[in-house]
Amino acid sequence: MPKSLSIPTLDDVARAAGVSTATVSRCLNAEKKVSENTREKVMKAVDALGYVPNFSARAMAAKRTYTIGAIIPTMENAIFARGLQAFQETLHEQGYNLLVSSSAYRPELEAEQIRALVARGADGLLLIGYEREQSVYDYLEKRGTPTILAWAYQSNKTHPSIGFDNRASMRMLADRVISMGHRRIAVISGITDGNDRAEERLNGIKDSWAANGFNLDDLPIIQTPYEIESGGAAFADLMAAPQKPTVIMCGNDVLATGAISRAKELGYDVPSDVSVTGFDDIELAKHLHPPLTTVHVPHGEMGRTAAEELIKLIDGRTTSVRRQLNVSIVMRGSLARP
Amino acid sequence: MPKSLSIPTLDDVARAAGVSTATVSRCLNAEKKVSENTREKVMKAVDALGYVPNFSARAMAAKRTYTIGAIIPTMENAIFARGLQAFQETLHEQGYNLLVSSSAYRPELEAEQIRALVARGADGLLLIGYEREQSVYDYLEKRGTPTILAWAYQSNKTHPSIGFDNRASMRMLADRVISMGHRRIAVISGITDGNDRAEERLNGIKDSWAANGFNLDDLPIIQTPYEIESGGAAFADLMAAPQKPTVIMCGNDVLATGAISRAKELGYDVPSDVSVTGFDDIELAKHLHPPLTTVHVPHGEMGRTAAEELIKLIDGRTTSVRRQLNVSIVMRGSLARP
DNA sequence: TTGTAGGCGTTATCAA
DNA sequence: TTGATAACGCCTACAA
Repeated sequence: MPKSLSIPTLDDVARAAGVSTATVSRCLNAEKKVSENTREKVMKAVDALGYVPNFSARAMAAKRTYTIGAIIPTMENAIFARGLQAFQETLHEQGYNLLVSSSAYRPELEAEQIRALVARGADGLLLIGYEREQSVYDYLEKRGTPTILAWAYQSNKTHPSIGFDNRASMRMLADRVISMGHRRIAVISGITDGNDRAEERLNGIKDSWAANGFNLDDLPIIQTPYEIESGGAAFADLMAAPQKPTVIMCGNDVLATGAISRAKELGYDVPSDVSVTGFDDIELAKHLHPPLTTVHVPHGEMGRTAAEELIKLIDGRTTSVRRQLNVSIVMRGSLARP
Repeated sequence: MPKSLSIPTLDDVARAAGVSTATVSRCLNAEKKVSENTREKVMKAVDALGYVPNFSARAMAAKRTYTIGAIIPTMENAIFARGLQAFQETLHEQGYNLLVSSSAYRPELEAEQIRALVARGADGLLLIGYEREQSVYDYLEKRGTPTILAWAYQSNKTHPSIGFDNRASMRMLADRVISMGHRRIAVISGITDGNDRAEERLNGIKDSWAANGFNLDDLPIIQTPYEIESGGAAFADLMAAPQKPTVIMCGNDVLATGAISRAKELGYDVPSDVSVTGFDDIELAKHLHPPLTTVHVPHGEMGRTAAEELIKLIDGRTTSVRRQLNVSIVMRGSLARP
């Protein structure tokens, strides 16, 4: 008789090993509850048949998937890569799998993907930032799916979250910029609509600007997508003003990359003609010319901590987490006195 | 009585709508086979309860998940981002979901993730390149999981694949470099072990070098991971040789980015002191200074086509695909005559 | 330590 | 057009 071409099931293994399906199941799951003798028989049958447990069946029976879902706004640039990497590694150590999808910064897509992940039985979820419809939070609550928010921390919000204060961080950088003597600042912000991190960062600059006694009307701001290209375009626009800025503060390093690149094309020297700052400290930042002054975010720590806390939440070992991480300003060549 | 806190099932919906579960199921799946009247009742019940079908149960019963798995070597840099984006968009249009995981360029991890994805009931798989253990292919074949390989095309391989000829493409670039008069070429390659794309690209350079009558012993080569940092380090090493190269050809744009960055730090002018080339044409490439001469890969087309063909494979509308896409050389400022 | 058997939430076949 | 009902593959009391 030819070897069966169909996919082996628990039943097949049980039959091959001459035991019941319950015993096979125990071998695969419960470490202890089976004798060394039968365990061997079973394991031999398992890899003779190349048996792999059917995930769906397991999920249905056990009501647990050891799967975590993460939805990030984009995979296009490196912003979330490092943090997610750490998140997934920590998860993996603890026996969890990670499912990632990207929402392309579109709230309705995010909502759809949340539903999909929950329907797939994700034991927990990682989402970026706070801003989403209340109905989404309600849904999650109703389903009882533990969720943790990352990449943002706002002291006035109560949802489990691990991140940093985008607003305060950017304000710190702006304070620094102003203290260096800059009085003509222009801003290239990400699109704030639907993106609380972008909005908070922008607010941070405004806070500083106002606190230093300047008029918000004198603060040119362009909002544009987080792409190199659009950062460059915004830079060109900003420098076309009659009163050129002495520094351009960007909402993240991707925009800053575009700004610096375009500066060179237009013949401006950074920082002697105009300074540029970023946010995130992606790997590329220190390799730009000049190297980029930016806000360093502890992505690895954030991802790791998020994983640990999410698992605690799932296991019921804790009911909530709110952790604020410290960022730091990295002074590099792209920022100088005016 | 308080609103039920448990998750609604097909049963709940059926009861609420006063029909059988079969009917509800039909409403949700088969477009036609239900009267307008009952369909309305059912749909009302569905969103009154906030019902979402349980994915695992559905997968078990239907033996189909409308899920595609993709395993890419890394999410750290933008190499695969654009292609994957197109892949996922096309999938989405056709009603499929995409599950992505990254193998960190580690074959054993890839194998593990393939098993996980298959166990999850993925209807099909996208993998990068050809090189993996035969046992992996055997496993896939045995399970009957349609799989398509992308980012590579070798005419002597028979597996369904959509990509480009890494070797011929790189050779084309090398021919061009040599025809411009370069006689001292050095290479920064990715790690070729376990990475056929990297190996093919390196071979492409060797092909050209040998075909032009030069000795392979006179071709300095450094293999290093695809990171900006290591590209920079390799550049420094190569330029420390007594006979400095007039051009450094890099295995991809990430390495080239590192090389150009380091060149500036070391005071070399690109291209007048040394030319640099890349491969992939990532977004950043044209924003480097000088802009990077590289091989443009049609990532979008590749992702889109891969999705279409994979679905055909799944539906049984075709049994195999082998498609070679054309690349082109993008001449930019980083390459000049010696 | 091991086996029996019920149930998890769907889909699909077959009657009605 | 609808409704029973049998799978689907696994886990887990409960019994032995």
